[in-house]
Amino acid sequence: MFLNPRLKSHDLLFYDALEKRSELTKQENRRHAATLKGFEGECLYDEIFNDVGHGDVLVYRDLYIKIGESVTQYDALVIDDEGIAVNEIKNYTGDYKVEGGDWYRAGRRISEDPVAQLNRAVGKLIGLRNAANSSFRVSGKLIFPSDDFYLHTDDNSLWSKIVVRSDLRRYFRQFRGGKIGNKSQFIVRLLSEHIAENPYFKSDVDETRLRKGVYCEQCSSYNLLKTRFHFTCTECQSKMTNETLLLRALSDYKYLFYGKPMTRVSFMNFIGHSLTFKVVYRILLKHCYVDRKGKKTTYTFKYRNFEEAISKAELYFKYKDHLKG
DNA sequence: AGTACCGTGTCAATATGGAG
DNA sequence: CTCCATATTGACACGGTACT
Repeated sequence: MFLNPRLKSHDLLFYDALEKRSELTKQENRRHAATLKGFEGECLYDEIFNDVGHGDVLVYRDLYIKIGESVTQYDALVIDDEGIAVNEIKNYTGDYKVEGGDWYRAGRRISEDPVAQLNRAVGKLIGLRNAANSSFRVSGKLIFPSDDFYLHTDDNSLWSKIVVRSDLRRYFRQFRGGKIGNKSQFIVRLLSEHIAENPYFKSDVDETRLRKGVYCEQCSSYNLLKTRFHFTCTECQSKMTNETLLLRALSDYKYLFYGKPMTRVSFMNFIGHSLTFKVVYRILLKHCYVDRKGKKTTYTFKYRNFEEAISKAELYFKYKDHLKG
């Protein structure tokens, strides 16, 4: 049973927004692609786990756990009465080689050490367990969900630490018949008491490089015609409500200037004054928490991101989007 | 006190979506 | 298709706050 949803990371949402509003540098493009690939690997993991079934275990996904002064990120934690299995998901593709403990791809040493990462993640949980004077088991596996991943190694002990795609279903099936009782409840409570926010994520882009305005949901074009209630894209003829495009802009703003308070003036500037202040103001009241400070009133987007905002069932929009294609 | 914003309210007009 | 209810808009107005 999945305990929480799999969500795009802050980094991915940041690059998604930045890509829509500026030219990415080569390095940003690489970071974006790597982040997206990682997320796709996690989704693939979820998909296969769903298919095999996870009714006999509890699964946490994308968790940041604060232990002592440090925060550790976990892609997936599989919990039953036996203990916790840490699954570190690596969406590697292509030929990899491990020699003398070092990882190579296409002959080049890669920048991360998956085994060390896994050991560190497992060690942190063992520390948490010991501090709680408990006795459950903490194990760990490196999961490679891509069917295009090949590993060659001189170290046969490595295979016990990894699960490749062809073994993944069998690995998940091992969790069948697991018990979810008091011990599991204890572990979940222990973990939930230490859940933290992503402490590494900071963003503060140079405003001048950003394209101001609102853009088409369908094709990302900024060439939009304003009509009452809607914008119509001149490229793909999609028709979108003011509210949809403003929610997208609010979501972009949140991740491009993460943690920085947003004023109405700065947001109006962000969208290039493509709508009148009153329309924007009403949207802000509807979708933001308002911190009234006289002239310096700030607004905080209520939702995690755009997708969450439009999926909220309690929201009702009279006017609809008409996306083409 | 004066100024420049910012926030809030009212209300007629109307494009839209859905019902008939 | 036509018609109707109404959510949203835009104009106009007013009160409040921060700063000089």
